[in-house]
Amino acid sequence: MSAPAPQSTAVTQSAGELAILDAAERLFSESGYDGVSMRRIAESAGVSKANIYHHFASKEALYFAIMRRSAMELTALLENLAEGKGPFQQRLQAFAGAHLEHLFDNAARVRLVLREALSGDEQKSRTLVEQVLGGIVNRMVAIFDAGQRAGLLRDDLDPGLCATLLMGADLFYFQVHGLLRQIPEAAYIRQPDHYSQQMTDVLLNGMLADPGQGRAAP
Amino acid sequence: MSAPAPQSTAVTQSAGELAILDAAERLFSESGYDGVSMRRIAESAGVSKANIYHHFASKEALYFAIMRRSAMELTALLENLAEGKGPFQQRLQAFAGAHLEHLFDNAARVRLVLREALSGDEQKSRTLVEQVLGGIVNRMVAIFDAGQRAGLLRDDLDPGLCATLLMGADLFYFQVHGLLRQIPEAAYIRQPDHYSQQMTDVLLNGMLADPGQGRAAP
DNA sequence: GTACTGACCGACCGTACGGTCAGTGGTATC
DNA sequence: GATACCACTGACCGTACGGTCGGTCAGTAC
Repeated sequence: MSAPAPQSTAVTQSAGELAILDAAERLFSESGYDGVSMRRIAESAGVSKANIYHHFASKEALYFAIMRRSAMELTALLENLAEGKGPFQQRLQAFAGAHLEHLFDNAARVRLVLREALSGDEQKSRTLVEQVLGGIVNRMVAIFDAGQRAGLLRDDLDPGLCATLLMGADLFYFQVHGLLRQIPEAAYIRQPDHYSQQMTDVLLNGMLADPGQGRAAP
Repeated sequence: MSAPAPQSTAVTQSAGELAILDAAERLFSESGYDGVSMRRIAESAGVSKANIYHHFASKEALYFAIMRRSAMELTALLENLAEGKGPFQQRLQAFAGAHLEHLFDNAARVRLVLREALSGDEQKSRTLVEQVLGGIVNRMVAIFDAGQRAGLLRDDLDPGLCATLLMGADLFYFQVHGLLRQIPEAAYIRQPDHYSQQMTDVLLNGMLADPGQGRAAP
């Protein structure tokens, strides 16, 4: 399942431009827009500051370019999430697990997009939802919808709520797993797959019309 | 278990100092540390920039003072969360609902503390966990623990995980409720109490040893 | 009246910011 | 050999930053 060779939008990119994009993506995701200076990006990328302005019109343009690239690559990654075999329960469990794994594998990218999405700016969040989150939510809603029609999902639940809860549990864990380590009572939740397994267990158990058949041992 | 009256550190505060603290809390919560200048804070508070330096040694000192105040007030607020009457299920439902309500009532404060907690700095997050989150998590873990000993909670679940999931669902909703409005499939989740009710319904249904008796109608 | 305090201000400092520009060196085209 | 193009640079610009300083002024204790 190899990616279909990057050939979109950017026709050709010099080594310098790629270095700029990579450095900026990392720095912006660590410190936010205001916390990063063009000088720092230039240093980190090993190019001159003026060179950045040769490739990008402004700091804002560079930021948007990175947001676009990050969102696209994130979307592509999440589009390819495995849904697993078997019906419903295993599909969801696999989906949630793969989703969480991809979040961690692309931490810088995710943090960047997440930071922007949560900034409070309505237009920004709308764009990002359309480009990144929307597709994933749609797929999960479709899975839940099918499950409900098949009588597997409680019929008093909204598929949208179920999708939000499952995705939210993954995203929340991604955000706070560094913090959870500080809470002794939650310290045991170290490995993402442990958490993912128990979390989906609880959620599915609460959502399914006839749960209990696939409960994981602790 | 009332709080011991706020008399610590700050003996007396002039009107100007309070205006500075209030303005800074609002601005920092909106734009983050690097996104706010001392000039903007001074303007917003209606004082001179030099006056800020009369009360606070530096920008960082002002920021810490606000973090401390916000964390303290947030802790005090959350300490007083009602747990509700009746056993377990209703207590948790009331607790989660009140928790979410307090998050929204103190949005600026919560955003500020949350931003800091999720910044990735290990020491910062440890301090905040100890000062703010720790107490709440402990109370919830205690509730779940008691429920498990009484045979109400599934005995294959960790009380810490349950507490994390319930608090996480609230915090996640607080973070993304502006974003959810952009997702058509989740657009129905407008009122926090609707969400809180359905969310706790699913979670409790998934966690309880013998669920179904308190299920809310859609 | 004098001495002192603390809240407060306008003007200023050095620095780092985002951004500009004339120019350089390599390479392909004619 | 001249031309054109392109990635790239060092030096520079105006501005806004965090922070400092000398000083004003009302209140108050003696």
